[in-house]
Formats: sequence, structure tokens, C-alpha cells
Amino acid sequence: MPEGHTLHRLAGHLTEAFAGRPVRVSSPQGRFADGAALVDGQVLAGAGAWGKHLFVAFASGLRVHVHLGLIGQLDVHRGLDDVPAPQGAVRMRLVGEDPDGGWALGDLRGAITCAVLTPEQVEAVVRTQGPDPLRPGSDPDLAWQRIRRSRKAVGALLMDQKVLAGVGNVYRAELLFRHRTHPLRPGATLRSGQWEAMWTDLVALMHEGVRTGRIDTVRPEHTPEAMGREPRKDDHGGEVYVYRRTGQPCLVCGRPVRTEELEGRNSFWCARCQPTFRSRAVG
DNA sequence: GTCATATGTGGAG
DNA sequence: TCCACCTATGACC
Repeated sequence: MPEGHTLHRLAGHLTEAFAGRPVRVSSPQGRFADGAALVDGQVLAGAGAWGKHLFVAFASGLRVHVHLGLIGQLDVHRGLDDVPAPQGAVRMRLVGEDPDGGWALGDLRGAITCAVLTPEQVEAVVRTQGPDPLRPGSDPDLAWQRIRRSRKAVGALLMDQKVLAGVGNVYRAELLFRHRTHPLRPGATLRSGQWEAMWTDLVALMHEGVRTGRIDTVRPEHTPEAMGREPRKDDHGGEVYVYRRTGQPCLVCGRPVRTEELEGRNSFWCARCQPTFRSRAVG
């Protein structure tokens, strides 16, 4: 589930469903029982995200800090009848009254972080994060200054949350494909115009992700309808060029998509469309 | 039932 | 660089 778009989308859903009203906070699973007690019954002021970090603010000023990690999920539902019993390991449960007389429910499972923080502690977390393409006013030059000075692979730099906040393995692979850039190319070999184009593209792609809840990165001419191919059936749902398409033909040139580990995560690319920086052909 | 896998991160060695 | 951790799910025996 979770790259930056997921957290920004959740922040919106939580604000919509709970803001301005008191919320019951509990930990059916028990592991967040102490934290839940600190904010239980308070008015939920709103929720926001920075990169992959989600912050839920309460009237007292305390915030619940959530990081979903690789496998966490936060499901927000509304209903009219009885609130359903918790299913599985629900670390945190939010229950609010819906303005229409029903209820709103938020169930958090599998998170790597769920903790109550003071505003100062939230600031400290945010200071560890690079600019977030989904936050208005983010400065792409902060990321560029790190990228242009680094000999590390651009595929690693894009996933480094201190450099750039919110990009994960899917957006990384797809952004590099769309910009015909090999994942192992050193950051310092990029030109500023290439980074500007990548940032602009990320802003658009990730906003689309917030809107739809999926990661779709293929251009109109490469959609299943345009190409007469089967739509992707996968847990992340979106239409992509290379992410987890190892061995399948590149949608642009037909060569099999390649994969290799880069800093512990699978990296996917097309050897023809994303030539190495050394052998990159002209034209 | 076991095992591998997953859009992530941090710590040990 | 390897490993643990958070939890659910699908493949396979």
C-alpha cells in the first residue's frame, strides 16, 4: 500500500471523516494502549502527511505519528448500524460520530510506527525528511543539491527519504523509466534540467495517485485499451511500465524487463529504453 | 500446515 | 550487507 500518495490520501480521508469532533481512540490489539489513552475522547483537529509519515492532530496539541512501513494499512470506513468488531491485529482504532448520524471508523494494522508525539517531536521527524512532491511549497532544489553532489546511484537517491520524501519502489522504477534513466546512473551525472523534469512529473503522478489511490504511470498510448492487452491484475492495481514486470516485454520497445537488487530492494528497468549512462546512444 | 512475498526502515556486524 | 520487525495473503505440500 504505502508510498507517499497513500499517506496524503489517508490524511484527507481522516480529516474528512473525523475532524472537528471528539474521537474514541483505542488499541484492540493492545500494543498502543498507553498512547491511545493519552488522546482518547479528544477532538481530532485534522491529519496531515509528510512523505510516508502521517500525523493525526488532537485538540490538546498531541499528535499520533503513524508510519505504515512495508505492510501496514489504515482502513477508514463509515456506516450507520453497529460498529463492526475489530478483525485481526488492530493496533489503533478511531471511532467518531458521523455528521449524518452514523459512525466513522479508522483501523490501523501492521504499522511500523504508531506513537503519540508532542509538536516538537513531530518537528524533529519532519526535519529528517527531504522535500515532498505532494506538499505545496516543497523546494525541489533541496533534493537537487544532494543529488548533484552524490556518486550514489540515482535509483538509491530517489528512495532516500532524506533526499526526497514519499517516493518508494514503484514511483522510483516508473519515474526512471519515464525519464529514460538507468537506475545505477550516479546522481552527479544528471543535469539540472533532467531533475526539473523528473520533479514536475513526480508532482503530477503522485497527485494522480492521491486522487485515485493507485499508481498509474503509463501514458495514454500505453494503456491496456490503447494497446489491446490485458489490464494488470495485481495488489497495487495500477498500470505501470516496469515495476514487477520482470521478463515481460517492455511496453515501448518489447525487450524483456530486467530486475536487480539495488540497496536491498528490487529495481526494475528496460535495458534498451534506459541505457547505462556510459553507453547511452545518441538519438 | 509451511514458506515466500510485499509500495519500508533501522540497527547490528 | 544482512537481519529483524510490523501483518496479511497466496502458493504449495
